[in-house]
Amino acid sequence: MRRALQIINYNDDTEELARYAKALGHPTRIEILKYLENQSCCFTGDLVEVFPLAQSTISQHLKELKDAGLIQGELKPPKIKYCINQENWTKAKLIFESFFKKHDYTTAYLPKT
Amino acid sequence: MRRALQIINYNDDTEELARYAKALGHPTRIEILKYLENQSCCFTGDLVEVFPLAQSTISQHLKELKDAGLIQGELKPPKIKYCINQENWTKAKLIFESFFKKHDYTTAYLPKT
DNA sequence: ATCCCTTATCGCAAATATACGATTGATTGT
DNA sequence: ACAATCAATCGTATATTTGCGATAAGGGAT
Repeated sequence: MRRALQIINYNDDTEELARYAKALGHPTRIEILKYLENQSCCFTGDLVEVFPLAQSTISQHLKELKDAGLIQGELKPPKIKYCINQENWTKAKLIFESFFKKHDYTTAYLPKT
Repeated sequence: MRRALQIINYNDDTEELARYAKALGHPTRIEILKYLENQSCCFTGDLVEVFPLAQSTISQHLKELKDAGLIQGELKPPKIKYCINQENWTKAKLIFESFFKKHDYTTAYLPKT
């Protein structure tokens, strides 16, 4: 994405929240995660059968979820088993929680900036 | 965004979550919301002073937040007062909560599909 | 080494997103 | 009616995203 002429340095929490949110910002990726939540894990091929999308497209969405840290792949030759990345999942959960909580309890909000 | 040749109809919850997440998927918009949380409300001009971005850029981000339903504008001539849209904010909060909760309590997950 | 299965990556096209400056539009006050 | 103020929109440039088909890459089995 194009950056402002003057580079803006947001604090880490903001960047992290935006990164997770961006990864969740597509219905297909939400559905993939919901699928993973139910199955606990799955293979790329499973998703290709579930979604009317090309294999390369599914792979791309998985890559984005992986890059965001929300899922992780495990080699199970000849397939790859994808699972939710528990650690980051919890992290994301907490970041979203704290973000939304702030408005309820303003006094609990301690901004970094 | 380009759609698949075969149109995919995701369920409403998925679309809504993705819509909120997409709106949150940019650090500037996160910061705007944090600012709104602290100030409870603000004018566009306030933000233009806070962020090193052009007025048109700020306005565009506000539009996206408004389109997503997260904020609302109120005419306070000659300015426009922006506040968080309480109703949708709560809605978003709950949708995110339920999305992240699912993995903790699988049995509580009742998928529509 | 070769083949097979599975998934990732490449190359391309089209749509969206992000940013800016300039202009328009709306409203208040003179 | 006119000017001033503030925010939205337009036009433009560039970057990113989304999707596809085709190809490459990795690993096991023959």
